[in-house]
Amino acid sequence: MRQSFMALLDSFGGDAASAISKYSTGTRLTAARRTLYREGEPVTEFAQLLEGWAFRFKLLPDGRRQILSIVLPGEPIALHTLWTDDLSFSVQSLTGLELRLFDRRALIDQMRSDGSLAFRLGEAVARELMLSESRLISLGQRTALERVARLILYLHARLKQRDLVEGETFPFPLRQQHIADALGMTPVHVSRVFSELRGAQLVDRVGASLAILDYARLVEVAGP
Amino acid sequence: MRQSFMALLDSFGGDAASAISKYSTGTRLTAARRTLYREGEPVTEFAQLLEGWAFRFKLLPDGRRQILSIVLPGEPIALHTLWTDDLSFSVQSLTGLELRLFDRRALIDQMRSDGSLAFRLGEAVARELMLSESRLISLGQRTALERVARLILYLHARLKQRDLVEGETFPFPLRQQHIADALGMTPVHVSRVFSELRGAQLVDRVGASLAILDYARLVEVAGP
DNA sequence: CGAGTACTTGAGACGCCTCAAAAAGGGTGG
DNA sequence: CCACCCTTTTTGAGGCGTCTCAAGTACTCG
Repeated sequence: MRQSFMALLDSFGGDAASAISKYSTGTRLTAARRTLYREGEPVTEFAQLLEGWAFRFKLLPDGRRQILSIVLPGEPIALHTLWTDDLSFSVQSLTGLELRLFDRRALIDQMRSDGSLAFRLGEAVARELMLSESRLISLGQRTALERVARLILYLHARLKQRDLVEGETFPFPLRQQHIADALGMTPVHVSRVFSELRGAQLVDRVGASLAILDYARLVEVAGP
Repeated sequence: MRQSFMALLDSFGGDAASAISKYSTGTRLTAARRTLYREGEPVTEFAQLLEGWAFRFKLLPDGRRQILSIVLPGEPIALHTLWTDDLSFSVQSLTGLELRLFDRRALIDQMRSDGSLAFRLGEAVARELMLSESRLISLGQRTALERVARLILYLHARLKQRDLVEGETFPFPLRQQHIADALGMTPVHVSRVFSELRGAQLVDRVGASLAILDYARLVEVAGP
């Protein structure tokens, strides 16, 4: 039951993360609500999130925004920028961040000569692809209620893995606009769905945190 | 204008394809409408499509189906199965297929020792990820009409690249049910959208082929 | 405490869905 | 080469889920 939400986690587990640690060039702090990278810019660095939440997104010329992924503590901002020189998306911070920076050039050069490193990073990208495809299923097939429930369960599982869940409560810096843009809904409807989940005593918002009150029933709501 | 639909193509161009050619173990023919691989099975082989169309999909327990990608001639069925031992999706043929098979084990072993190979295959997976994310934008933000128009333009661009477009007409073995399952719609609505495109003289169905009658206006319909 | 931001709630509209039945294709065997 | 059957597509009618617009309420932070 809890399994399905754990299956795809840890796309950048100890293995890949430790393999690149020697290429770290230091860390950087960033404030909340900053645009870290902008679509179309050349990729100049490779970064892993140590603290805080960020998200990757793409803006359509008419203003529509799709959030591609939410980046949680421990995760690389976007692994696949190791293979491309132009950014195809933008990145914003939700909270204050601490980033670990890497020497991107050196990492790329090393990959070319070190099959084991390139393989492990390729594996992590392959996992990202599977995650992206599971989001595709949500957007293509699931109802708004299912999508919201799954997003909550996914975040919970990811954070639990990093030991960032207390009881069943975890920090939740997303505005409803973010959830809307991640799940292809309007903020108004996100609000109604949250009301429904709250009314059914499945979750609760406590300040900037979210509590899962009934895990089993939330999984049911999340659908097959 | 035509650019935007070309940008993400060729995820398995000459580079990666030729790098692995020496691991080919031969070819295999498969009939139309066969299930080649089933979700949950162990991955036993790695294959590239030489001829014909196939698609990767995932079935939810209640019968909903999401098509994850359509595999066209020249493309690997699923590159990221080089990094995982369990299939997270199923694959069916749309037409008769010719597959080139590879020695998956040898390829993986070689990647671990040959950084250049692992890097190039990683690059191809990174491109797949970008493609998957562009589908995410379609499903999350675009209207049914835009999605269908973009799918047509995407297939057209991919096939043109392989020189499989005559004039602006190309083979089109997809049933409307497939389009529906790829784009998160019902077949009934796909039919109505196609009527609209046909009525506006943008495309036409000729037997099992599709013709683009007015490329520029189809691009407009495809949205920003 | 005030001002801005986020959230909630209501009412009405619209896009897409469901169900159903008819029409059009497309193979196949006689 | 036609007649038949099965699959696919089309069309219609009505319903539901989600959107839009708008106004009111509740936070949050300086």
